[in-house]
Amino acid sequence: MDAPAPTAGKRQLPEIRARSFDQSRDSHSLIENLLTEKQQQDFRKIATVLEYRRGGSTIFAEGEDAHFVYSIAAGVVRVSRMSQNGRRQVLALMLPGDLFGLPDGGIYVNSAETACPATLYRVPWQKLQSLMLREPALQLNLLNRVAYDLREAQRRIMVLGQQNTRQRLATLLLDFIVHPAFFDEEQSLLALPLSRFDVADYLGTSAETITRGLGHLEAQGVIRRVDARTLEIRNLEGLRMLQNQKRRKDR
Amino acid sequence: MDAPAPTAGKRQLPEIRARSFDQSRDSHSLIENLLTEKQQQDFRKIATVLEYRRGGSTIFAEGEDAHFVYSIAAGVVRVSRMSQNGRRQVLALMLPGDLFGLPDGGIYVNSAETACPATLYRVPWQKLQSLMLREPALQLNLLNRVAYDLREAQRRIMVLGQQNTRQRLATLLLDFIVHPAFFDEEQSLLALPLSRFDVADYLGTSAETITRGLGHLEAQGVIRRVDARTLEIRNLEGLRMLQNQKRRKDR
DNA sequence: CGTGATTTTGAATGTCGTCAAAATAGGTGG
DNA sequence: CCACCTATTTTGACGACATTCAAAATCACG
Repeated sequence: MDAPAPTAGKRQLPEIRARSFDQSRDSHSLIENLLTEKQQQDFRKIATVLEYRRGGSTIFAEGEDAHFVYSIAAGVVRVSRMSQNGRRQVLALMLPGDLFGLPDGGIYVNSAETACPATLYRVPWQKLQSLMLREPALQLNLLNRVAYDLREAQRRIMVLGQQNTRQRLATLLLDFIVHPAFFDEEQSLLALPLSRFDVADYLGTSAETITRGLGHLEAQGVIRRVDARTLEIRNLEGLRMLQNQKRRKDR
Repeated sequence: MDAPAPTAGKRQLPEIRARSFDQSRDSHSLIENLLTEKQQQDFRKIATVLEYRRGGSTIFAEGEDAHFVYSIAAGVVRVSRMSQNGRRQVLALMLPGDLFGLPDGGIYVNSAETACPATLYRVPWQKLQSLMLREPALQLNLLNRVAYDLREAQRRIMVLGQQNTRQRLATLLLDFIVHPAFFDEEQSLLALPLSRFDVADYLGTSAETITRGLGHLEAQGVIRRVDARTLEIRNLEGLRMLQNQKRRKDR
């Protein structure tokens, strides 16, 4: 008698480990890229590194008081919301470099969970705000972040409004192919860090349909399923073509 | 050999009239509400009032250099983008009080057209920016605007990802029912200011499906079609129930 | 009152959600 | 390392829902 979590299957318990920011030296974070040396130092002083060992761990939940914002170092986070009919919609997938958890009127309006093992930077919102007061450049940065999120959301609207499931799937794959963390260009192997449920909830469809969609792409020779979450991309151009077709193939 | 405008039907030529802001005294604009007297005076100095006599007039187009931002006094504006397959997606419907046209890297990333006769306030982006430099409150205001648009976009994602056409239609109607400008509560009459094409492109479906969807709602006794664009709302609660049902009625 | 746009209706069929159940993968304790 | 339990993924069947093309009906406006 837990949460219904309709489309999502059961998930393991969270397991986290935290340490100070300075001890970690990771790759690229979008936040860092936009900050000066001085600002980065300030930022590190107030950031904590969180390591989530499992997918399915809750970072924060819809309706909670918002005390922190997060930035991703590694892994994938799904930002989602429950619809009234009890189904989950993943609003955005956060990849390394992304920022999420901006409060809205003091509370989180969405939930965030790890979709796979992930490493995050956590920053107290209060401290970030006072830091921004001293560093106007940071404030402008925030505006750019929100504007970026808006553009991404509009892109999702295009996808959900115009494409059928196979096309949405193609778009998703292409989004991940761009990220070297998930796509091995040498072998043309894509390591999908998401369950069928996560993909389904992101694309507004069901896990079964995702499976069948992948089967369809494989039948067309565009991809090959190595295992459930590993795909060989056999025809990248074909994937791109797919996106621009009509929603339905008639006659 | 004009633009293809696939889902949208032909539309009339634009017809505009401009006058200075001070000559008009209209109802509520979201911008005004958030500004002090002093700020409003400054704002009026740089605003121009535009009156569009027809629906289908282009306000600005995707890719153009962005020189102005707009606020709606009356009417409806559709903010849309063309997908590669040549279909139009309406990203947002702007109603009285809304602000739109924020540039993205100096250009408009979306198009904006009137969906029906409309009155707009136009403000030069340059001047608004320098005004914001002098009035930090205005700057914060801008952040709030973008944040608001993001929340709205996320709401659209929920709708497009979770609801079937009839449910989306119900959501659309409920959105308009909230606005006194379109809903006569006395007679329970809703004056839809949109063509079937506009509704279809907004909900990510086809005009035919919209017609059939309305037919379905009428058959259920939830609404009654007075004429193509006038609906009598017979069961508001029923409309709301509709939204939370499962996407598909099986067995 | 004619002309073009909008809306409606029909028919055919592709696509997808849902339920059910089998097959596979992953992890735990012996 | 295997047995076992559970979660994930796949497959099948069925019918609801939606897209598309076509054409008729209605509306709007000059």
